[in-house]
Amino acid sequence: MAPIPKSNGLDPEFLQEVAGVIKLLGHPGRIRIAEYLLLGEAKVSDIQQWTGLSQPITSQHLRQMKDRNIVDSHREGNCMIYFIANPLVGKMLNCLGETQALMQER
Amino acid sequence: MAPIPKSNGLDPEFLQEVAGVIKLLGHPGRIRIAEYLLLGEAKVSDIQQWTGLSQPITSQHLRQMKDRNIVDSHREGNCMIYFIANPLVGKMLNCLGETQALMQER
DNA sequence: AAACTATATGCAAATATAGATATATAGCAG
DNA sequence: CTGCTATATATCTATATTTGCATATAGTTT
Repeated sequence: MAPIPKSNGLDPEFLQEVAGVIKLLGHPGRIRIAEYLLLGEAKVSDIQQWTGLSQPITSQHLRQMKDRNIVDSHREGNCMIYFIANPLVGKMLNCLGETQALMQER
Repeated sequence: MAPIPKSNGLDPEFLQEVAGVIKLLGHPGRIRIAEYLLLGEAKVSDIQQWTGLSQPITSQHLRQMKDRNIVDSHREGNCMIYFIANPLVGKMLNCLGETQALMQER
């Protein structure tokens, strides 16, 4: 194979940035959070309940995800509402769904 | 939002397994390796040359990716030939490509 | 302002990861 | 067998990440 193809090439900067997102997403707890939020925005306690994670850990994951612009949040009265803020996340999760279905076929 | 939707739910086992794959993929060097291998199988030295990584690091990444069944390899004379062994990888990279294009639009 | 609810933060311990360097192994050519 | 090329492994250091636990903060209700 030719040593230097460069087709379909991902831009190095983009690559670097996106690697961070993917890496963060590569965690069962955070995938579940993303999965849940893709159904619609939600407050922390609901996320926590659904994922089964402790409150501090849920909050920490959310913070990391917010730092990476994977999610964003706004306050609603007493509660913090989180929602998906990065289109890549939806695409990635779709891929997961497809792949899972594909593997269950056999 | 309802606390326990469970729709589109990823199976916990699958989730665990796939999280490992994604996490590994969340590294610029390894994304590049995957990107290259998706163009076709290649020997280590070509991968190394294309990614610009050192030989040992290339080899280490490949080993990790093989442990996760992301790639597989076979020997061809003196060389080890690596190739993508997990359909999820292609899907993921496609998502990346799409997302990149999407961001460049503006 | 006190009590309560929801969420965030700080810290410590255990574990994992990245990358560098040196060295080992496998197959091939002679 | 010897030397050569290609690849793999070992080891070490620095750094990151995960999680549990305790505690802090923001907003609400009384």
